[in-house]
Amino acid sequence: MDEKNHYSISELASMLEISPSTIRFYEEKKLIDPERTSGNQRIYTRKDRARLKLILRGKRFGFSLDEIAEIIGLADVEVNEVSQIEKSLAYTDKRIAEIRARRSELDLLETDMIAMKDNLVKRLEEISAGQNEV
Amino acid sequence: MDEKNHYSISELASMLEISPSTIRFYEEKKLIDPERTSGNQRIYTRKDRARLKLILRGKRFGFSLDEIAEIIGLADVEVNEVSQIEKSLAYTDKRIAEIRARRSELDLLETDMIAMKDNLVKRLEEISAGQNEV
DNA sequence: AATAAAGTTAAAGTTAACTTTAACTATATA
DNA sequence: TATATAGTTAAAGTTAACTTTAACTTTATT
Repeated sequence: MDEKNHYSISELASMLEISPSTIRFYEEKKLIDPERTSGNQRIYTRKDRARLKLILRGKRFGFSLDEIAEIIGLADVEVNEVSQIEKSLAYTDKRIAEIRARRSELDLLETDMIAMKDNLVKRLEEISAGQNEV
Repeated sequence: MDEKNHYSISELASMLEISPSTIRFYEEKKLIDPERTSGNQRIYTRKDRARLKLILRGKRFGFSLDEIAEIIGLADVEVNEVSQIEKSLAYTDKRIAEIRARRSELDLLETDMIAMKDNLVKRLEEISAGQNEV
């Protein structure tokens, strides 16, 4: 039970290796909504930090901020309308399926990279073989 | 042994669900370099198509075109200098490690999405339970 | 209490990745 | 062979995702 529970914008920024203005930009885009101190400065909770990590993770997988906003929005649904929740549920299912598809794509990408590597290794071997023939 | 071996720009574009101008743009960025007909029109081989697929795949994983160019460049290295090949080899290893890191990130993303889903399911259950109490 | 460091907003600026446009050429079809 | 369809280049335009700037306020340090 160590670790802080609240962070200033620059603390959080350096933890996540992004700039404070990026964090403000995400707020402008409604991806986060931190509390404020009496003096109007932003305070971030662990939950805010988790959300930012999710945003950055989504980005690393090529999702746009708009898509990420949609995904995150699911956690925020205040609505208690069954139809709305069911709609969100269908959406999460679609996204989960997408993530699984990404995993097989990642396999393909890895295969391509390994093929490139093998190619380079082979080339090295050929060179040293040629060397011997001289 | 069916399937075509050569494609026009619009054929390839529709196969990959991108626009011809995107393909031309990638050429301008030196990511591909197709042959030309006598009348100067571009002809794409299966190899070109594979390369384009790799580009699109890289993009889906959040790589920039510059990074993709670097990765693709490895396949193009004409150089037979051992030191250069060794450098490229180190680079592929780094990228392969990165891909493996991405896989664990993908797991985290999936976990997050599943948590959201469970949350929605729970919410639905609460509503129908509440319903019964009325 | 003074001053430096960090935070605030609004607006303008930047860059990557395309897309559109315009003016022209090549190829396929009636 | 005419004409529609597809392709070509160069240049300008667009959008998402930030970054920078400027003028000001709050908080921390001496």
